[in-house]
Amino acid sequence: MSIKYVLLGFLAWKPLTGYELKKMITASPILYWSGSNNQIYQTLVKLHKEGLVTRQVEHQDDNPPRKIYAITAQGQTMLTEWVAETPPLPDLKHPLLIQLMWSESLADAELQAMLVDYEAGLQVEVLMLRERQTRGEFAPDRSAREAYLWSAVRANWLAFYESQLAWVQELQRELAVKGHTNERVHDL
Amino acid sequence: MSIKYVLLGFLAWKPLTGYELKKMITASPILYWSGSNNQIYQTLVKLHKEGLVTRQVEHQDDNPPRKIYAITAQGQTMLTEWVAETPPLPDLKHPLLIQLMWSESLADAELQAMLVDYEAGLQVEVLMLRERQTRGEFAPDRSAREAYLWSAVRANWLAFYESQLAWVQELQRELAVKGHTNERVHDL
DNA sequence: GTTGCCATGTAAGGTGTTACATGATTTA
DNA sequence: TAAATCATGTAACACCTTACATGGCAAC
Repeated sequence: MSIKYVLLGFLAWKPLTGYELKKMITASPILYWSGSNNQIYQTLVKLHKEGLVTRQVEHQDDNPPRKIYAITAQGQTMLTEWVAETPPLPDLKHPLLIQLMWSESLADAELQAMLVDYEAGLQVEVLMLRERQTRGEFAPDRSAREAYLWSAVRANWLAFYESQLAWVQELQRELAVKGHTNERVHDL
Repeated sequence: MSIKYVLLGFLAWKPLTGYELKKMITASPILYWSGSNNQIYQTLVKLHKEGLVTRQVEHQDDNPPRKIYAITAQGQTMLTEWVAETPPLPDLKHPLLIQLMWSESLADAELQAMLVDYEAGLQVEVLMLRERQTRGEFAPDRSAREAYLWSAVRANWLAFYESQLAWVQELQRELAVKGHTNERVHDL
């Protein structure tokens, strides 16, 4: 899946500029792109060429002209086809797990230190997400169903990080208590 | 993080050929690369140039010569430095969530159909992972700690997919029962 | 007076993907 | 006879990232 459909999704909600789209994409952790200028402005040009969006230029005295994009009927059709597709399964990249798999050459204390740091990072993330959850955040809110879906999606996201946090904490306890230790008998 | 360290990790366990590395990486869902030839053979060449691995060519009559790679002391040092680093947080790409966010233009029945298909795919994945869990699968098993870590990592992975499955099931129930419906009042 | 916001864009590079290519041997 | 396994490698490209570039205005 590429960023193209996300842009169409936003524009199906309401007309927006590249800059506004960029801010929204960057702000949401679920929309997993960096939201770089390159990506967004270029994709908008492409969508425009393909006739999936219209562009309306609004001149300004101080700033560069705003280019307001809106979805076309054709674009709406593509979007609807896309959301009806069965999406691929979630794709999880979890560097911690890979490091743990190959951490044999670490002393117990080094491994513990790494896990402590990692846990701290997760804590921060979870707090940020929880705060967002309570502050509500922007949502199109065009129907009861849409509002429900957005809240369910956010809950899914938060639950993932919370479960990861619980897992690292449990891991640390097990490593400390159960004596799964390692004395580094290695060459290094 | 790049694939480089995973190759070092395997080679720190025991000497292997590119082909063997490729098979192992492809087989593991946690090692999230496709394991394409390009990536692996090229990376091995680079690691060899950097002096992190040694290469031993073994001629064969029928097949191309096997190139057996082994880690060097320098490579072991790099690997150890890497595993001691605090890894970035997991990076989750979840197309379903994005589609749900923009599914306003779908009729309730279409959305249900999509979710049913998606759930079926998840079911298959969970069954496969559970089977692997019971069959044990390969693991270096150089110490009690390593064995424990590998089982914990696998459990983390499985738990993720199981929780996703529970979530989609709950979502479907909520959509059906609570009357979060949508009659498509849209242009299309 | 430096940082940040608005608003657009370009350039270069990294990382990974799919597909192509060879060729012998084994399995269904 | 078609496909899979062993074992290596190349080519083209999709997608995304970081950094660079401009320039006026507002806020602290």
